[in-house]
Parts: sequence; C-alpha cells; structure tokens
Amino acid sequence: MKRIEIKNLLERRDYNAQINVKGWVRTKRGSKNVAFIALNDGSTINNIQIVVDRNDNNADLLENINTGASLSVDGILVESTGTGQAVEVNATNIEILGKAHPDEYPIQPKKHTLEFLREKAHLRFRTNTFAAITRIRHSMIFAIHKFFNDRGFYNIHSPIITGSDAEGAGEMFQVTTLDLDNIPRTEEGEINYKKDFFGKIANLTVSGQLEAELAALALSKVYTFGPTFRAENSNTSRHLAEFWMIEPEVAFNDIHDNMDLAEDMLKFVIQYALDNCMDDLLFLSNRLQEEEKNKKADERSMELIEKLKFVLENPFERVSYTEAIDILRNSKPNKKKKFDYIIEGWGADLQSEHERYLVEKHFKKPVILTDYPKEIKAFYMKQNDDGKTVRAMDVLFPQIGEIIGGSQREENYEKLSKRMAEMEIPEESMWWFLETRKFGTVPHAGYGLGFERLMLFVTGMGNIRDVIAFPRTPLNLEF
RNA sequence: UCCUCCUUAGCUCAGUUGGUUAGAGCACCUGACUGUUAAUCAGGGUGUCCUAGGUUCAAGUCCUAGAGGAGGAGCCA
Repeated sequence: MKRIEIKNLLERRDYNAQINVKGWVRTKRGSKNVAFIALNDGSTINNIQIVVDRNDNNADLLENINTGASLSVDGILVESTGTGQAVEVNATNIEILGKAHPDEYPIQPKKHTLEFLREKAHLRFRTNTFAAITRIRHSMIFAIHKFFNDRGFYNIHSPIITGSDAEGAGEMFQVTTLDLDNIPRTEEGEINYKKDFFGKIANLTVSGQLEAELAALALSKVYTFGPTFRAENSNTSRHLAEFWMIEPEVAFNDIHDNMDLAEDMLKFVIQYALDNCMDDLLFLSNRLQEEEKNKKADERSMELIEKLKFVLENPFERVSYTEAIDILRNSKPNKKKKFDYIIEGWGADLQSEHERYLVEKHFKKPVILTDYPKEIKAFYMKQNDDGKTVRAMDVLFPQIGEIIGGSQREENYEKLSKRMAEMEIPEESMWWFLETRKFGTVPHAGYGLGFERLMLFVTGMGNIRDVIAFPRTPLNLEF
C-alpha cells in the first residue's frame, strides 16, 4: 500500500479507508487493553495517533515500539473518540522498520536544552523544535527566490572559491592543495603559490557582491543566495563561520530604491511565513512563552506572531547616521554614562548597545541607518557630496541588530580608484571590478542579508547555531 | 581574541558555613488502572560529582592548571 503523508492524512475524513503511514514514534502511552502511539513523519508538526489493541500476539512488538523507533503502520482511518485529535488510525499491522533502544536513544519526550541538542545535531531534526525550524527555513528560502523572481530578478551563482583577497569583509579561509608537510618555496624562501592548484592564493568567498555587481551592470536586476565564509574568531550567538547570504544588486537604483527593496523583501518573506508556516510558528511561540515565564516582566519580549505582524504593519524608521548620533548623544543612557561606549561626537562607530537603544528603546521598530562616515565603511560605497559620508544603509532589527548591510555603490571610476588607494586596496587584484566603472558605468545599489539572522527573527530563536542544521563556528566541526 | 558564568544519574536540575550512606523530576524496569494526550498511581537504582594536581583530619563544596559549554563585547551578515 502506498504511504500517505501525515499532513494529508490528518485532513482526511473518509473514515474506514485502509491506509499506510510511516514515521517515527514520538511517544507511546501505555494501557492494559489499548496502546496509543504518536507518530510523526516530518510533513507537519502534528502527529497521527495510532491505536493498537493489546493482545498476546503483539506484546513483543509493543515492547520495541519506543520513542524514536521507525514504523510502517497499516490500518483503518477512523474518527477519534478521544479529544485532542479529529482522526486516528486503528492499526491492523505494524512493522518496526528500526528500533530505538530507550537506554541509548538520547531524544526522549521531555524538554531538552538547546545546548544538549546542539551536541546531538544528527538527531535533533527529530525534535519538534528543529523540525519546525527546518520547515520554516525551507519556506524562507523559497519565499526569497519567489520575491526576486516575481520582480524580474535573475539569480546569480557567485563563485565560492575566490582569487580576490581584497573583498574587505573579514578574515578568509584559505583553499589549497599544497602538501602542508612539504610546502614548495621560492628562491627567496616564500611560499610558492605558483605550484598551488590555481597558481595563486585562493580563498573561500566572504561576499558575492563584487561578482553580483558585474552581473547587475548587464542584467540590471540580479541577486545571489549562497554560502559565505568568514574565518573570524567570533564567538557569539549571531555569528557563523559558514552562513548563507542573499545579495541583490540593482542597476539604476539609488540608496532610496535600495531601502525600499530591502523593506519590501523583509516584509514579503515575513508575510510568507505567516501565510505558510502558522502551525510551526505557533509551536515556536508557545515554546518561547514557556521560557519567558522564567524572565522578569520587563525583560520579556513581544509574542512571536504579534512581533512579526508588528514589523509588517509599521514602516521602518529611516534615519541618517548624523541624526542617530544626535539622538544618542542626548539619550538618557549616554548622559547618565550607562553606555559602555559614551557617544562624544560625530564620527564614532556605533556599538551594539547604541543600535539596540535606537531600535528597541527610541524608535521601537526596525530602523534603517544611512549616510555613515566614510572612514567606518567599505571602499566601494558611493561618496556623498559632503566629502565626509557614504551612501551606506544598515537595517537594524530588534534583538538581532544588523540584519542587512548595504549601500549605493561608487560608480565613478576616479573616485573609486582614489578611495581604493587611500584604503590601500591593490588595484591590480581588482582591475576587473574597476573596469565596470570604465565601460558603461551606471548608478547602482545593493545589500547583503544574513539569511540565518533573518531566521533568528522569524523563528524567535536566540542562538544562530539553532537555525542552521550544522553550524560551523570556531572549534566546532563535528557533524 | 577579551570579560563573566557554568560543568553533579541517560536528560533537566538541587546539593547549606568543607562533615556521616550525594538527592528530586523525567526516561527505564516491575505492578496497578485506565480511550490515553509529554497519561496517572505505587515500587525499583541509577553516579569517573568534567580532567589533573593541591590545601585539609575530612573536598561535589576551597585553590591552581587544563578541557568543554553558555552569555556579553569586538569583528560583521
């Protein structure tokens, strides 16, 4: 008999139909005459209840049906006589596909800590929490592609291995096929990269932006969605060494178009989650509410679904860096010296505590900060006429901080070349990037969205290691 | 990389100013009961107290070093 997915089965009402379901046991509840098995196959967060009549013939069978075991169940779909579910399956035959010995199987029907489950990353998909996150993650991936596809964008696969060491976005992972026990040297005693696979130093990409710009300057509207690698020794709940980044790049867009695009995109994908993942969001919301009970009233955050709707319903606050500095300088925590870094004046880099103050205390909604001092931003950003600032835009979200970083790009060859020289970025490694400003240059803009940071916001999870299946962080590469 | 905190049963955690035999809930086993909802009730015993040293009559508890984890900061998405 063909297997029916539990998601579909739960919606059926054709009682007495013969069906087959396969899945993993979540719990088994004992009884003298009858046993109840909650079975889940990942198609939905909800389980199907399997009802088994106890008799002498199946005592051994039932003994081996423990949490985590996999089953194939033939049975009859019936209306449930109990409360808590509309339909259930009266089992006529159960085959145990794989046992899960209860003394050894670590995922038991109880609350486990997220830290514990991180150490069981191979099995944590089998928990409600991670299955829900995984389903939501899929929907978010799909929503992002849909958003851009619906608007005529082209998806670009930017390279994962790069020969450019000047992307300027952080420490890089080197890629080599050289024998590390016997490194070829030049006559001067330096490592001879001419003998390496590519004949030069190669690294994993830290950004697909530069390649996306090249494509945008022909196809007008493009985006990348790929893995990104940073070898920073970052040990926080917001950083990964390997993460996924979405980088749209649009020719003829200025910074205002760029902000509109970012805001539209975030709202689209959040709406998509509400429209398509409500079961899983409700589960995560309840889970969070349980945790919140242990917190003081003023530390509790907004309920998850309410929070998502709040973002949808309110325009993001657009504020220049200069205005933000004024707000911060006159803020209570600054005057009372509650900030670890006191804002003295214009030019200071904003710390996490300042961004949080603006988003969570002052504006109480997402904020887009623009026009930062050029000294604290990347070389490729469009220089404003004031000679001091660049057309950068950072989208700041409550709890997450910077979820998007972007800018209008400098399209003027001379200005870009001059800025690269000032920042000591070697032109010879970036000649191809500069040539786009030499031939048919146009104003353009783009940004990078950290996909896992979006996932943090949508799921309400607190640690980025719990919204990606196999997180890569310093000293962590088990799975 | 820096600061702070944590590591006790399979899991979640308690363990007093250093003091006798280290505890609870869940899971597991036995029994009862029952169309149950992480079923319930009764009984059963979990152990390298992270590791290695040290102080002490006595260390889960104090000290030193190491390992692992968490939170915050920096870097950033």
